Amino acid sequence: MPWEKTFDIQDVVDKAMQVFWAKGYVDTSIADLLEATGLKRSSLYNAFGGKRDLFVKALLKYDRETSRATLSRLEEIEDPHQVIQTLFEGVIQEALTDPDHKGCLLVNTSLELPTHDKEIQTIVKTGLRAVEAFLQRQIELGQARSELPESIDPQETARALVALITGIRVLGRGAFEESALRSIAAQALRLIA
Amino acid sequence: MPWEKTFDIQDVVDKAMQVFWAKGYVDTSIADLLEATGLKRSSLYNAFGGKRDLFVKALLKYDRETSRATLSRLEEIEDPHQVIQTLFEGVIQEALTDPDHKGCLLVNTSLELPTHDKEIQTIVKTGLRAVEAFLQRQIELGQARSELPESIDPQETARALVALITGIRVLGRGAFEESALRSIAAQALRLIA
DNA sequence: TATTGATTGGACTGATCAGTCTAAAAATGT
DNA sequence: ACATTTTTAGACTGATCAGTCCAATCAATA
Repeated sequence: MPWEKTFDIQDVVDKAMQVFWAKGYVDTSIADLLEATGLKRSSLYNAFGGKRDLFVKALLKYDRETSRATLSRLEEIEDPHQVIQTLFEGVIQEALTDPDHKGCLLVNTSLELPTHDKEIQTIVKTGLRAVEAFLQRQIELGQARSELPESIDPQETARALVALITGIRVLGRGAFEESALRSIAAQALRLIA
Repeated sequence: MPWEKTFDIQDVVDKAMQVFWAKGYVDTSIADLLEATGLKRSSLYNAFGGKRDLFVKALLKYDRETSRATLSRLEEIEDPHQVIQTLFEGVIQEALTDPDHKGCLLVNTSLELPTHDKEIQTIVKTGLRAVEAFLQRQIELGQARSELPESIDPQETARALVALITGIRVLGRGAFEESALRSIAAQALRLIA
């Protein structure tokens, strides 16, 4: 039993995130996390407090490095209409190509919100609000540039787009076929036309 | 320990349905089901096969007596536009008034689809397809009566409406406030205008 | 009233759960 | 080389899980 150098905390959180993402909080056992991270029981409890604490860290990491990072990347596209179209294309592409049908960790957690505590509820709410705010900004930007019609309500439309994304994330886990998911994206664009 | 007359199967399934609906499949224990139904352990295992079998019966009952029953009631309204508006109003009203924030059992199960077997997947898919078909029929009806614009694609729009309802169901569990949910419904109506 | 079959209460199983604890091993500083 | 601190390995806890089993109890029929 040779001494392994101290594990990379962020790497462990990342691997834990994958498990929570794929299986959900309740369905993920400590044994699953140990297997995925390669850590030993005591190391995990020593480094993090326990299952819930690790989940919080994973959720925050997802929000930061997956959700918001995606928005940041999209922000580099100049045309707001193109931004929103690309966002939906990405979500659908992910739903179609991910063999695990993980969807979105924030959305998945959103469904189990009633069973979670205040802190986790806040993380999810804040994360989704960030997406909403991003979309609203894009719509307002498009209107300022006269690329999107003034007639649409930026906040209302942004919220509906979040709902559509949520729908794709949920239905994409197995209930809807590819063509149905594409229909949703097509109609999303109608909301900003 | 007096002799209780044979329990009503449908009544038991109904009570089990409420528990699964509120807590989800994995989070529901046999103990929860025994408490909710008043049954004793052996009676439950004798009458149904086990947890999963009872869940299938509960899911079918929900599809039949809650989901489809709602659609049937809506079908009595003549104006298709009014039908869709009433449907969204109902979904939002439920999200706002239900203290447990149960959402929709089909949608909730839809999110955990990857963890369920073929039979359950089929029940959920079929149930959601019924909603989609209902909406598509209403749109086509509205178009035939020239009450809805010919320009909209009935199937695509129906699918987007299902996605929006799904969004309300999920986000209504705690992530979105009342005004945000109402925004979604308002935009849903824009899709059929 | 005696027999039969369904239903009950509740003990019991083995598995798994999250989390604790201890002692050995490894790294670090002096 | 020695003492200190961190990490590891893994046994162990008590709780809970879904599901099994059986003797006692009840209703119905003859």
